[in-house]
Amino acid sequence: MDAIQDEAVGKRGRGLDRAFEILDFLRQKRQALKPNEIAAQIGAPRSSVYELVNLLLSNGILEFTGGDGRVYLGRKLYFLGAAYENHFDFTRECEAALEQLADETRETAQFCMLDGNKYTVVRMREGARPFRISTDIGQSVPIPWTASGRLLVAHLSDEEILNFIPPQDFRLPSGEWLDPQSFITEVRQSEREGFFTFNSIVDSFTHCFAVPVKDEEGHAAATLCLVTPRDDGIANRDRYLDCLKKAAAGLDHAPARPKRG
Amino acid sequence: MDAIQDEAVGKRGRGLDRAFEILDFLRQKRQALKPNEIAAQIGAPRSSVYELVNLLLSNGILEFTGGDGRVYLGRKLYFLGAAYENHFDFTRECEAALEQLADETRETAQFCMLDGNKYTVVRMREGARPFRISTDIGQSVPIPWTASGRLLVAHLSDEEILNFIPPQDFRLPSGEWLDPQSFITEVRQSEREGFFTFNSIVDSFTHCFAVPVKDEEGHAAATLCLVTPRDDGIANRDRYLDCLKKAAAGLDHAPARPKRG
DNA sequence: CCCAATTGTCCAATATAATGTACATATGAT
DNA sequence: ATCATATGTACATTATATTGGACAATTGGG
Repeated sequence: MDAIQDEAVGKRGRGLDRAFEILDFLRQKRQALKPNEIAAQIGAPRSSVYELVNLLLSNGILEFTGGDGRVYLGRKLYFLGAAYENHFDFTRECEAALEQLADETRETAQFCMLDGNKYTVVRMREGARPFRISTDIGQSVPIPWTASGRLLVAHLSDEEILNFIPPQDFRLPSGEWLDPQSFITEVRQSEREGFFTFNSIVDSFTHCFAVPVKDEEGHAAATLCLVTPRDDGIANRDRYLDCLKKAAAGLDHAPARPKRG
Repeated sequence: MDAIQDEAVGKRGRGLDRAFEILDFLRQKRQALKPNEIAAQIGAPRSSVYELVNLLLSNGILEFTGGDGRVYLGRKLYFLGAAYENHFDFTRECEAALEQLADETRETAQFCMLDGNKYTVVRMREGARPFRISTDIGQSVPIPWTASGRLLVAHLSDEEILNFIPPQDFRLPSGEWLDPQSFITEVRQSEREGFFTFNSIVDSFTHCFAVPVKDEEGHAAATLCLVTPRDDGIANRDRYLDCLKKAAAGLDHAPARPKRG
């Protein structure tokens, strides 16, 4: 692995940052872990992790679950997340849009956003086909791997994009490298056209459609996507794009609009 | 000992605790605030709050919103909360139960839990009546003020209950004091009967129904409630209780059951 | 039985984070 | 113009949080 030595040795981590590193790690793993395991896997001092885990437990940010002293994300985080969701009131409209898409296309429909400098699926409706294509919700995925990724960085300048996306994220699961300049070209193309579609570059059997959901500044605050079998996607391309654009139009400006003025 | 000393002067706050104090405060306020305002209102040093706010901003835990440098809970919290919700997969069933209750009763239906030592409404469906009764979601309310509160502490011993609930929470909005022993009696009664109903003690026109949603240890992990006009509630008491019990039965064991073993 | 790995607790040392204070800027009232 | 208030930044000081390492307790081989 080419994980560059982050810091000169001897430097101390900041408690707060480490705490959120722990939370993010648990989210990634999607399972309860022992403090010891956490320490080992994120490469932090054991004593620090124990200290932080205990602090977070007493705040309700973490909870014991799964037995053997394993901990996972806690109820307090759920409450805080619900408050965010409530403030930027997009959930209701979002679910409705996914519902509509699922009805009209029978394909897997997703609502996606950036999580820091990664792409993540926030909500999903699985398709009604015999063989469903689905993704894990909440997993962090390199931006260049996804159709939505093009749209989500389109408001940045070329230089900002390259600074924003970690260089190693241009390495595809196959091991091949995606040329950053080609990626930028696709970003600009998606910006002009108002959508992006392609045969997925992370597998060999899906076709992906993505359209932006705009905030009031005109940036892509999120995307709506369809993930389809390749032949279906290509056969229904125009209709699917229409469905997506229609659904996204209903969401535009919603994600960033506070509920009460 | 009754929580007096806590802070001998000159004691420093811990960054992590202060950080979550800020987050909780923003959740309570339900609006974006300037760092300066936060510092003033939670009584923390301005420089510390600025430092922490900047750290939290750079982690995506807070976000600029509302202009003028105001900050509010950030997207990262939403993701973490979604991971919790996904792990303890109760949301789907919960929404379905509320839907069902709303259909059957036309009254306001709520899903409630403890947030630390307070009561909070997690999800709600407003009733279909001309005059709707509703509550703010996510607000922290003293446990003794609510019907659900009786059920949510029923797994504790008398002594544990009195230690758990802050003494001042027995003071009702009217200024009257609720006798802790009467409260305990009602807790034990609710435990025996498997529900609690009363004319709300925080207003003069509602009747409240609450039934427990049990986790696998048999404790009330949450409650389902109906909030109704007094005459409706009393007239339909038996039917409403049946609806609640039926809905809760469908949820039992769900809240604490991880999705994947 | 012995050894190694895993897990958790405890504690002293010191790098640094939290804080008080001073400073800079803008706004609005008088 | 002057003063008061609100807001954000910069920095030195020192109380303390982070950390390495010692010390159990437990487990599972071999």
